[in-house]
Amino acid sequence: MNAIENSPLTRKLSAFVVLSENELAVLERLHQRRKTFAAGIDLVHQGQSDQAAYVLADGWVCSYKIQGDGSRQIVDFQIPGDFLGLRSVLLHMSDHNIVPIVESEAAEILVTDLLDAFSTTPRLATAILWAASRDEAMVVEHLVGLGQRSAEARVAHFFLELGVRLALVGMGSRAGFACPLTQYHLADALGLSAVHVNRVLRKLREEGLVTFRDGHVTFDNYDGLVALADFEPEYLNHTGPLLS
Amino acid sequence: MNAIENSPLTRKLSAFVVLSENELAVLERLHQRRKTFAAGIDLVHQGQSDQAAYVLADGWVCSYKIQGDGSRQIVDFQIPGDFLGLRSVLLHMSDHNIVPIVESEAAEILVTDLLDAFSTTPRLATAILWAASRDEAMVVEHLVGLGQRSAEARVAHFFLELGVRLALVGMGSRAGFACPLTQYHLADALGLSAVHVNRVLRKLREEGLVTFRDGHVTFDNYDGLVALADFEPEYLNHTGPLLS
DNA sequence: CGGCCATTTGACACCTGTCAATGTCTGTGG
DNA sequence: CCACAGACATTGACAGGTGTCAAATGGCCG
Repeated sequence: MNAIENSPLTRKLSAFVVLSENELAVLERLHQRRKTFAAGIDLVHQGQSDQAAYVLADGWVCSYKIQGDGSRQIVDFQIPGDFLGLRSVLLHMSDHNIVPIVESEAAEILVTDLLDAFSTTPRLATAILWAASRDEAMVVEHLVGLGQRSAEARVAHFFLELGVRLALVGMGSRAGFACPLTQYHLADALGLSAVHVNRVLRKLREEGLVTFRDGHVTFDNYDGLVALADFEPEYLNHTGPLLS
Repeated sequence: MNAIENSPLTRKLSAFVVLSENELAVLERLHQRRKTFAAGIDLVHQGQSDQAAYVLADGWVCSYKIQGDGSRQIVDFQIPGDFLGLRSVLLHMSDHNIVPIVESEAAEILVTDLLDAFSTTPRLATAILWAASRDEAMVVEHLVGLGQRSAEARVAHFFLELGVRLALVGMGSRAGFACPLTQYHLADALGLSAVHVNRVLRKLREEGLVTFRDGHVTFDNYDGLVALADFEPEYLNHTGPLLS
């Protein structure tokens, strides 16, 4: 088994479609052009035009929008195997910022390569379309959480979703996962204050549901957490699209 | 000027790209197969597979998700010229519900017709991609509002965004627009209780900013409302994508 | 050692939700 | 024509979830 077969993107896409040797080779070609990005330095910012798209190979990244009053809303986190800026590259304009949370590695994707890959390996195109649609479904679910869930349920749901996503690329399980986020990241993503996030984390810990400490999330009572969060992961596990 | 040149979809797409006679004809072909849908009866529901896509020709529709506890989050409203279920049809599975708010007319779109249109008129494909991306940007902006804005700013922002969208298809202006929504719709969309929506509406009215009454939104002080909502409509007015 | 960042905790305020009641309008049926 | 029901809008009282302010603690790194 060579390296590419273990790449996060390959693992993710393989979860819903079996990829041929040829398709794996095309994926490998997309993974050339590795670049390293330092934590905290914007990779893309609002209004920037004509930037590239990437596949995250290693690290954690988040996309966010800044309001006029300075407050920040994190729209989504990206983990290895996720695309960065795919939509922006089609529009030649980004409407949000992207910043690495820890030092990260990403492979730059040329639009021409991507379009070539699409035309030569339609099943791969379908797989990537599926991944993009899953990302959109996650944004919608995030929106639902902000609109309808209590602070406790939001935090619980957040950890559960992240856990499933990480498990898909071999970085987590029902036991837990490593997580480099700060409580401020959670606050900005979940529409809460950092102080309140801290209170909620304490409550969840004391209730024996989940522990987030020292960069590690531990599921102490997975089923209980699922019940509290009303977590229904169908939107992450579509059995796959069938474009044609 | 024939009918199709005045259709909402045509008006919307024409806002950022000039369409040729041939492209207008293709659009017209997509507009065949008109169907009428009664208010309140789900057009698509969560988990349903293999349904069609539509272009809304007349009426108001909303897409929403229902939580386990019965609460409803409206993700987006669709107005004439908007697509319904475009993503679902690619995934062959819907992860949300779609329901007409008033009796509405929509033209069913066959996937084959759409793909044909894409291959024969690439500029039209680009235009439709742009429209889809704008929809996504609106969902992100909605998410930001739920996470960061106060109840008052949310309501203000909502009316302003809707106003711009409606103006694009000739159904509104800076003076106001006709709006068949109830305060319950606003509540479910903005993550507020209906009672609180009522309080906020009263405040905005008393402050001379905006009036929502008897199915009509009136902007009493447009600039003041923009300031209150921190409304930055760039995400609605991308100068257009340039795919290739 | 001395900052700096993240976390933690307490006190307090207030925005928003919940509950309840009333008002208004429309359509329906007697 | 009137009585009634139902949907939507409005208002008040009250509770509680969450934000804000402030301070203390602890870990890490220059």
